[in-house]
Amino acid sequence: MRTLKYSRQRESIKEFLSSRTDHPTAVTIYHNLQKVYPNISLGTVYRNLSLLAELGEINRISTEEGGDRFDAVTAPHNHFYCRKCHRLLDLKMNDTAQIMAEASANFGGRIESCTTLFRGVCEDCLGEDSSDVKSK
Amino acid sequence: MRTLKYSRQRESIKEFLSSRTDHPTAVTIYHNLQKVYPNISLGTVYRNLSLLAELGEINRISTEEGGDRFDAVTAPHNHFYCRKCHRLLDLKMNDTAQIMAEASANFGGRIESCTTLFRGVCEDCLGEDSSDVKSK
DNA sequence: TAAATAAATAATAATTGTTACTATTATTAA
DNA sequence: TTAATAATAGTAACAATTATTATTTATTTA
Repeated sequence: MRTLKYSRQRESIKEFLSSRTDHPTAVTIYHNLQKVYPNISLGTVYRNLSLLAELGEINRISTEEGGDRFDAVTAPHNHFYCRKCHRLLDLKMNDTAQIMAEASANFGGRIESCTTLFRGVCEDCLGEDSSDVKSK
Repeated sequence: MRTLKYSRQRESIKEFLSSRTDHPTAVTIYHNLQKVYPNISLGTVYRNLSLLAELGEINRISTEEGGDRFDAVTAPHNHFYCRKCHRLLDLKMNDTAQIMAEASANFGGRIESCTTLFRGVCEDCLGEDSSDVKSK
């Protein structure tokens, strides 16, 4: 069995993620850590992000465009993806704990976190009816 | 403004997706359409999948590994991603409609579909405690 | 119905996000 | 403090996706 050894880079990645409420990409994390470790490697960032995600210490969020995003595990949260402008917005819900409970009822595994991805057209894009593609 | 023109390839992609209950990748769709159009291009599949997703006729599902997956828009459904074995399992829930309603309450845009991604450790992996990585 | 227009295609090249490799450095256990 | 081994930086390789281009096909207009 492989045992973990301490690495200050890995600690910094965790620490950086905990300080952010958004969902940075690996490259964003890389750029920020370069301020502390000028010659840190992007591979190191990717390797540690995967490792931390596997350990359940952070979440990996796959988005519909661009690269994966990461955050420190906190509360379940929800996203709205607009199929027009491709933005990923946060979406507040009152009753998220209930979703977890509901899901656990029919499931043998351990549910640790959840993210609901809503899809559709955002408020801004509903306003403009100038679509770039028109279906007849 | 760009107007759509009919394409039999695009129709077939939609039709194929409607016939499946799983979530095929672009490459799977490509291989299946090759039976009908022996020299269809993978680029054509990707282009039409993106277009159909933009029109809201199909869903693009980003997974934590491998490529994106697609399905015809039907009912909301839910996935469980195991951080040990990396499988993407389907997860049945009784009360999905309520999630949509709850979310719409605080949101100005139009919600068309949703997928909840649960994360954790699946039943099989909970059984084995032989983790490949051990944290101290 | 035929010619003009413009979108869609197949084939291929290029790009992007991520992982694998290798020689060196850092951490830990004895 | 030395031996064992994990982690690193730097770089090459990889897979999924997108862009490019010349050609074909669908639609519009005469």
